[in-house]
Amino acid sequence: MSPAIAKTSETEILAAARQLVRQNGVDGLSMRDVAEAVGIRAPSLYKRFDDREALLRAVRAQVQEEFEAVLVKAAEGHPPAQALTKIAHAYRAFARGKPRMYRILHRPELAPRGGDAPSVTRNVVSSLVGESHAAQAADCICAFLHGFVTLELDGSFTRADSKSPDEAFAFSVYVVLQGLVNSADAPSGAGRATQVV
Amino acid sequence: MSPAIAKTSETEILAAARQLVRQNGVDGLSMRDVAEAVGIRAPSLYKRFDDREALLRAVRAQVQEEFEAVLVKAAEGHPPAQALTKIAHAYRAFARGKPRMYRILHRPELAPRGGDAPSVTRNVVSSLVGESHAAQAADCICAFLHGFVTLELDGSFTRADSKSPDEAFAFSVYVVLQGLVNSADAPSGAGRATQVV
DNA sequence: ACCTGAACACCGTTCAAGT
DNA sequence: ACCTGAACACCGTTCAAGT
Repeated sequence: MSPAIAKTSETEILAAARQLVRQNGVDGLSMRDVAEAVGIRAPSLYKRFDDREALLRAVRAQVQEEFEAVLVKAAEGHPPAQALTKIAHAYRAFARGKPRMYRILHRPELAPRGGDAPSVTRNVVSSLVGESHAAQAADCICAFLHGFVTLELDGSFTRADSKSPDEAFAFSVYVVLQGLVNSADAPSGAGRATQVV
Repeated sequence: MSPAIAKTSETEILAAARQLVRQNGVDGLSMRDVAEAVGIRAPSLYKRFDDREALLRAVRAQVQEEFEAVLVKAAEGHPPAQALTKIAHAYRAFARGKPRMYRILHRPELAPRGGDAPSVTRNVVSSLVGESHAAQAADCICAFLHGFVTLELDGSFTRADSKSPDEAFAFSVYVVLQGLVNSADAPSGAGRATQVV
C-alpha cells in the first residue's frame, strides 16, 4: 500500500541546498551533504532532481527572483536618475551581504535556458536615455555594477592608495550616470569612441 | 650515481598546464592529465609543485604578464584619452581571444599574495583625470572592463534588442570616458552621487 | 634525486534490491 | 513510490618502495 514513506520533499531539498550554497559556495556543495541535511542518502536525491546541476539551477532561479525583488523595491517611487543610483547601491549591498548568492547568479553553466527576464534596470535606463540607446546603456550599467562588486568581493582593488570602497563606488556610479546623460544624444558606433577629447 | 633520470622539468610542466587550462579551463585541469602530457605519473608532479593550486598559481602569473604586456603595447605612443580607448579594446580582444586565460586571472584563490603590480591603466588614468581621483577612476574603468567582458563571455547580454556587441562596447567606453573627463573636478564622496541630474 | 604503483578519502552517479 | 548499500569511474594527495 504505502511502501517507503517519503522522508522529504523537493521544497525541503531546495531549501537545504540554498543554505549550503550560502555557507560554502557552489563549489562547496556536495550531493552527500545535501542528502544528509534532509535526512536521506545521496542516491535518493536523484528521484527529485535530475542531477547536481538541475538542483543548483533551481537554487539559482530562486536567488535570481529575490535579487530582482530587492532591486525593484530600491527603485520604487524615485525618478529615473535617482532610481538608478538606488539600484546601484542595493545591487552592491546584496552582493556584499550574500556574496555566495550573488556569485551563483553568474555561473554560466547555470544560466536560465531562455535567457534572463527583462530587468528593472533596463526599464529605468530606457526612461533616462531614451529608447534608442536603452539596450546599450543598460549593458553599460550592468557591466559596471557586475565588474565593481566582483572585483570588490575578490579583493582585487588595491586599497593602498584609494579611499574607502564606499567612496570609490559612489564616485564611479556618479561618473557612469554622468557619462550616460551626456551621451544620450551621441551617435552609437565604434568610430566615435576613438575620437573622445 | 644517476638514479632515476629526470623525465621533465618545471618549465615543461608549466607549459603543459598552461595549454590544458587554455583548452579546458581551470576546473577542467586534472593533475593526472598534466602528468600524462609530460610523460610522467601524477605523484611525480608533487616533486616540482606543492599542489594543484601552486601549479595553477604559476600559470596565472604567466598569463598575467602576457596580459599586461598586451595592454602596455596597445597604449604605447598615444595621448591619455586615446590610450584608454586602445587599452579598452585590447582588453576585450584578449578576453574574447583567450577566454579561459582571461578567467584564470580572476580566480580569487589564485590571486597573487602581495596584490597585483601597478597596472598601465592606473598610470594612464592618472594623467587623464589628475592624481586626486586617479585610484577611484582606475577602479571605475577596471570594473567596467571586467564586467563587460565577463558578461559578454558568459553570454549574459540580451542581444535580442541591442545592436552588435561591438557597438555596445564602443558606446560604453565612450560613456565611461565622457563621464570621467566631466567628473574630473567633482568632489568625491557618497553624498554627491545621489544628487545627479 | 626522481619516478612509481598502491592506497586513502573524497566526488557524482547508477542500479539492483528492499519495503 | 521512495529509500538504500554497494559499486563505478573519477578526483587530489600521500607514501613506501624502487633505481
